[in-house]
Amino acid sequence: MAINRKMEFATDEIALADFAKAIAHPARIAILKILAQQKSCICGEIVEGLPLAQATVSQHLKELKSAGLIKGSIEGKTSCYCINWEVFNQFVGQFGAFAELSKNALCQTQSCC
Amino acid sequence: MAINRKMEFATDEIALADFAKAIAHPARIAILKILAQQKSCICGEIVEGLPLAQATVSQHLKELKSAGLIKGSIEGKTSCYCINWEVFNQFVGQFGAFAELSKNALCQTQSCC
DNA sequence: CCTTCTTATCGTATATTTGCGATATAAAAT
DNA sequence: ATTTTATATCGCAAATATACGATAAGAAGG
Repeated sequence: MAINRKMEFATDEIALADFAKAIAHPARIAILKILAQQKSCICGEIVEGLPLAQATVSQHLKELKSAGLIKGSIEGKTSCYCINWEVFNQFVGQFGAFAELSKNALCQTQSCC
Repeated sequence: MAINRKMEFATDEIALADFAKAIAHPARIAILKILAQQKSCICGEIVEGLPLAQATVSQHLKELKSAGLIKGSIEGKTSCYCINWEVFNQFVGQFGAFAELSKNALCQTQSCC
């Protein structure tokens, strides 16, 4: 009876969780790292840098793309992917905003637990 | 044949992915938000603020705890949880370091895709 | 047109996560 | 000592995610 209760949470909580889920896999972290270091990138190079089959890498790329974290287009024989920094930085900012809340927290300075 | 290839990735990639996974659920984001705003917290109050059964919330708390993101102790009838800001901020910092890589990225300024 | 090369999608097996009722545990209250 | 109250754990069903081989789609080169 694992009913999906996801939609009963606040929109911003769902959004942040979705972002986290998009990067919650070492392969996707590795892909982002590769893309961050390159000017632009072809999928083939990504496949070679990972211990996964081409089909699996393509699937991970699809997930990153549907999360909005990367953008890409097919250019002839190869497709070009790069990080959508606008989206990426926006989400990183959400974590920063989260940490802002800590100023109200007593546990920050005192150890109450 | 979904063999787990997790261990074939770099240690820091696995660590960052694990952190992301720990917060990759709206319930856990909601829990962290509640804890961040309170001085300290009892699990009971958390359960009331979420659309989930007590057993499920307890499980989410356990996951956050095993990820090191929260710390807590049972104090008599209730147990007290609070965010482990040291760990939390360390992981937020890893995202910041990630964004640092963007300086080498051409896609940051030009749209090559 | 046919072959080659690159990436995407499909189908499917397995693994992991989620959710909850039932139950255990343990301190507090009576 | 028994009951109440709060939280944790167990066991299972359902949902999702992961991985890959097979195959499709489509451009490039012959």
